[in-house]
Amino acid sequence: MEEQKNVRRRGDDLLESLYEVTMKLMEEIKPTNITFQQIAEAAKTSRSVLYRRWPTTFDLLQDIYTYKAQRLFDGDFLDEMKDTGSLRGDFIQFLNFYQQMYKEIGAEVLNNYFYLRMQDKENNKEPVVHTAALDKYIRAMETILEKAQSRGEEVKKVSKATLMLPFDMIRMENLVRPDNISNKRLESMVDEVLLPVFKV
Amino acid sequence: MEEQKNVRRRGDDLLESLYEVTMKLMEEIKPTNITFQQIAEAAKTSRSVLYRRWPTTFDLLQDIYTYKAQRLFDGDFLDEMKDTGSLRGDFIQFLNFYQQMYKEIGAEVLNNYFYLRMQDKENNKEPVVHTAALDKYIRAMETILEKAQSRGEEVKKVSKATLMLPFDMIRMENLVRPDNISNKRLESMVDEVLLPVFKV
DNA sequence: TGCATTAGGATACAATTTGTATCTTATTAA
DNA sequence: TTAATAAGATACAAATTGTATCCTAATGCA
Repeated sequence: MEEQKNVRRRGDDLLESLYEVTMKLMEEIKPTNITFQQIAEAAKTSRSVLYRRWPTTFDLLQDIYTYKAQRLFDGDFLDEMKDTGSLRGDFIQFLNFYQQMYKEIGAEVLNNYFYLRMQDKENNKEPVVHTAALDKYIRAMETILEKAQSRGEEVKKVSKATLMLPFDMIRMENLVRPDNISNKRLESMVDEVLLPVFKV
Repeated sequence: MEEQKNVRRRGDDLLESLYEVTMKLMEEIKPTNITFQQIAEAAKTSRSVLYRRWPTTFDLLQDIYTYKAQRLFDGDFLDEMKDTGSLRGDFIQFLNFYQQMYKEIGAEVLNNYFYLRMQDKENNKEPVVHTAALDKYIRAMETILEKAQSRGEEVKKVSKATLMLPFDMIRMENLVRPDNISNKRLESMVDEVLLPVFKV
């Protein structure tokens, strides 16, 4: 017997509320063990609402993290990049932007997003968010390297996979050593890795 | 009404069977949606057996992937490393070993392992596997670099975090671009990244 | 303003799953 | 050989699932 549910919301309001409630529930209950029943109760809505949208909790989780990641990548933080006058400075700024991005939405969101995407590879859902973010990233990297060139700092020609190195490194740090990302660490990533790799 | 279950196994036999069955089930059913009922039936055993060991499916999954990762890192593949005569050759051999490791057990195992560890960070379980593997790795890297030194190939002094780069890169490749790891890619990782980073 | 459409919410129901408890019995170790 | 151990069967109430049907508030369009 489901009690009176009095809040009545529609569309995005409802959706965001469901996302929030689910995220909050996951602070106590592990994603593997969460149920639609619990979510419906906590969100003060009916299970029908959930089943109309998602066949299983897994699909709900996928949507949650895709939504969060989308908002993240849609941000225009890269537009705010300035020419710092040196490749080193540009790299540090670049890493700082991405690190900021991880901090704002939380490393867990991004890590979960990437993980759930991977679990679903057989379904081959369109990785819209992912590719959009990658395009943005690649363009930013190319700009940085071109500016260095025109500034007189000679730059190496690298493969596309290697061009992903800064992005990969930030991701790895947030996945494996999330508590350990200081400004000093970002600088050492630039001085010990990025500059030797990209600068002649 | 549970039907007659005739297979009777104990200890590790039983445990490994449960792991295998669960892994196999997960090829069809997402980890979030799997049930003890299904596992017990597929494994031809009783739910009691499962509940005695794990309170929830999440805990079972954690044990599965920890076990798999453990077996992986326990391997003595690093002992088989030869002196190839050059830092470049040693790096390529080194990456090849780790890549082999990922292939044998499957990249998904390690990815799941890291994911479940992340989800459990508040519990702060001892990351036994992780640190043991790291020690092994660090020692191998130091050996490689020392050999290069004594060979006359000058080597840079880097931070401990940067010393993780080869390991991180293999992990990242398997996480993000698992279908794309050719010998050629491994060589480009050495030529475009590792040598510029570690060699003077 | 009024009316049709849309979508949230309540309820019901059978089937499945959960968590726990109790009992039997094959296997192990002493 | 016997006692301890652990696997397996069964039962049961509570919770969850998946689906279907009905009601009604909000929306949009004429």
